[in-house]
Amino acid sequence: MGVVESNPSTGGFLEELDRAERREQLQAVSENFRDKLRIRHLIYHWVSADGEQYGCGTYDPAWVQRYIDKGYLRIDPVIQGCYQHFHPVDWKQLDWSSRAARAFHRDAMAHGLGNQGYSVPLRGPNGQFALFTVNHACDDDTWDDFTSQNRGDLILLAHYFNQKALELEPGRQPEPAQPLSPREIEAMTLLAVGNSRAQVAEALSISEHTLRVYIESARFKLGAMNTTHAVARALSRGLIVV
Amino acid sequence: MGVVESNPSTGGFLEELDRAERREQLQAVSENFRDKLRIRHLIYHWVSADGEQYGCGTYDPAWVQRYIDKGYLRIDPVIQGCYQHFHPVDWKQLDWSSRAARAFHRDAMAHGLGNQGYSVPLRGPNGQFALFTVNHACDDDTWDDFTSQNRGDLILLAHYFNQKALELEPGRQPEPAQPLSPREIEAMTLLAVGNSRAQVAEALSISEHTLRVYIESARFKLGAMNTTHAVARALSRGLIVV
DNA sequence: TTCCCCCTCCCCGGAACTGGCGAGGGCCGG
DNA sequence: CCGGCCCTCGCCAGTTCCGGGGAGGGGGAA
Repeated sequence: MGVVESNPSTGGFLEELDRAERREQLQAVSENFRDKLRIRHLIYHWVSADGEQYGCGTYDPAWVQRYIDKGYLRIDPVIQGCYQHFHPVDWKQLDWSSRAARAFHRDAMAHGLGNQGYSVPLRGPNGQFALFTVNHACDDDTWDDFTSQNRGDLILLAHYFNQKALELEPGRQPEPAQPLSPREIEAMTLLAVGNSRAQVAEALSISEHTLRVYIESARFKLGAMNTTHAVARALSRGLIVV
Repeated sequence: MGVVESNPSTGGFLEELDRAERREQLQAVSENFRDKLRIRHLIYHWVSADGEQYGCGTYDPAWVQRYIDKGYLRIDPVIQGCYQHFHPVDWKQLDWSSRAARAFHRDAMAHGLGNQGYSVPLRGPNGQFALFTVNHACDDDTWDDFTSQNRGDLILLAHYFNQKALELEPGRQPEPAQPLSPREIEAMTLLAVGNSRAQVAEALSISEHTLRVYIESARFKLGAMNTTHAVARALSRGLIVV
């Protein structure tokens, strides 16, 4: 419990101080677990392109900065791989064949990462997506033993970190996920799968003008600049599914 | 491993048979765990509005059918509550104040559910959302003891069920995602966050015509009908991150 | 009951997007 | 070394989308 738990919405000085303190605690926890598990690295971080980054772990800060600066988020095969899976992913299973991926891999090795990795995908409300990763340098068999023996603990550890992080960064979305109306959801979904406005209107058996009202309404609720933006937000917040 | 593991893409008779068999196994597993935990019910089910329902557990089939028929999916406070949380939710914490919710609660009690419940939200790729729930009839203190002692196991159990269910219903296997070029990724990302073509072109310091080539190329690679469709596909395949 | 949201329909002008045509240089793997 | 992919730029015409109005009926919540 924080010292200013009573009023989480002020965003004031004390709260910021408290948050910084709790961040440091979480950082210490990650180092602690790394040592207990006897691995080289242990990391938790959100996956999101916009500024609101958050992460903690034992990576070299220089590597973290480099990762951000060079936009490795868009190249890292771990991200893409985990995005398509529910269960944890061993880095060996991923596709490292592309040129950019190999260059990224070399760079990561050069910054102190081990050759073995195991990442747990985490998904939260509003389309939040995060990764919990353990990293080490060893041969394949040793690593496979480690991951299969600690799989359950790693999942629970991932949950622990994600929960702490969510508590730390409470209102990541200024708009508290205003729900879309059924019609709006239908409209956005049909747009997301490639229909034009005219097609959507026909599919919903409404006039194109009415459809436009839905799109505009959804765009407003989602704080989106245009239709593409609105569909992207609806998708990434889990409001629609394709 | 199933009897027709060798060819998962046929969708043929044998595979269907195998799947039915594995479903029954999972059903048996849920009854087994219910007895081990000494609780009244244990249930896993997807939450999705469209027809593709799936679930297994120990509820009375009559209650399940009633739940579907009466559209309780839309008023069940458990659904609403879990949608907004990452961590497991005790039913006591939920908002049962609306009239519809109270009627639902009475109906559930009448169909053999206990007064206590604890639900673990589960999120998978492509916006999949599922719940793993344990239910029992006892007083609050007993239930709180139970949940706090078994929290970790329940989370892992939830993961187990979700993973089995995902294996059972492979759904639409994402087509081998043809990779986008770095420039295409940048373009799609900037479009996804609300920039117009002109803005994207300026941000990338290229002419708008060049940008159009990227968009068209990405659209082609993704098999998309238009820009919105392309952005949606890139998002749901994890090729870009917003 | 009253208010608010949801659903439905309509006009218009300007801005943005789409499709099809063309061009050239650079870098990599076979 | 050649083919293929990536990056860059250009024009034109047609289609679609956007933003700003207005208007009415129905249903659920306070």
